[in-house]
Amino acid sequence: MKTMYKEHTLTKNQQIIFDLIDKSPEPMKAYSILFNVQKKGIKAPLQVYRALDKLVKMGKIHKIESRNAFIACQNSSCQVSKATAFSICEMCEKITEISSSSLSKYLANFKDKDGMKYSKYNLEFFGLCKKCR
Amino acid sequence: MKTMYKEHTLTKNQQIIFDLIDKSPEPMKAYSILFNVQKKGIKAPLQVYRALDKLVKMGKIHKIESRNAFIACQNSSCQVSKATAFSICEMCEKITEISSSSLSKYLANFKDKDGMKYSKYNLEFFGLCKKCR
DNA sequence: TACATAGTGTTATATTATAACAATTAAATT
DNA sequence: AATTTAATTGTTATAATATAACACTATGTA
Ligand SMILES: [Zn+2]
Ligand SMILES: [Zn+2]
Ligand SMILES: [Zn+2]
Ligand SMILES: [Zn+2]
Repeated sequence: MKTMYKEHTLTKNQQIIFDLIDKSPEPMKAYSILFNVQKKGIKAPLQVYRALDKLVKMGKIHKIESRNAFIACQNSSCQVSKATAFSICEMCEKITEISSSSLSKYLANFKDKDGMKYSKYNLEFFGLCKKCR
Repeated sequence: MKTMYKEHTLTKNQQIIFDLIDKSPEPMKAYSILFNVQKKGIKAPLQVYRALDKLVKMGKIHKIESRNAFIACQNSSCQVSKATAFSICEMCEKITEISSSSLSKYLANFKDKDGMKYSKYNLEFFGLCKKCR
């Protein structure tokens, strides 16, 4: 019989930081997060980075690697937290999570020349968004 | 009549830094590059970062965003310097540039839900390499 | 030559991220 | 409930990554 484990309930710091990122219209950087949560008692970078690490692992947020910024998952707690795709506007920096089953299928099934498959990936598309075209 | 512009000849600093990265068996980080070229007279981080910027723009090297590291283009001066794909071993950190025309075609033709196409992208696959499986 | 563009050298500083340690809280096992 | 195990927190210090600003030099173009 399988042991039951607790659901992923967020801890205090995790919840504070997730809420902030989740209601932000754009990805947030770690030190901007820090500045915004200082009034809630989170005073040190490490407290922020630790919460970010966990939230990323849970798939609640994703890191935009090319921007060192964090965005809440747009796919209602991404089942595919390990398989992320974003579009990034190079003009206004608008960043959107892409949710395309054909894309995720293609990438999950992609084999390199050694026949190797990868279930985990991060894809960042760059271009101009609708507004900026 | 079209004016002739000079070919992309590398400058002294660019050449020194490209040579170092090109002969490295693994991606190099900026400060490791700095350390290695100090005997050649390149003394400051900015000299390294400026050369890296230009080399990236030329497509001679690529940045592995999730690792903050730089690797020489494996595709004999990537025509597709704006469309890069890598596999990253999470055990030994072996990083390989993927050269797959079907992948690049698929991604270049991918349309998001607004019908938007992106000719520029960066894709990083994560998994275990042959050795580490 | 004159002008424009790109590259250099330098110092200082900004931004992003982790190490190390002690203490506390929450969860799982007995 | 008591034990013990794992996860989280708070804190200070420091490491690693990257850019600003300025004066100067080299190169390409007209
Ligand atoms: Zn997601
Ligand atoms: Zn835009
Ligand atoms: Zn390449
Ligand atoms: Zn490996």
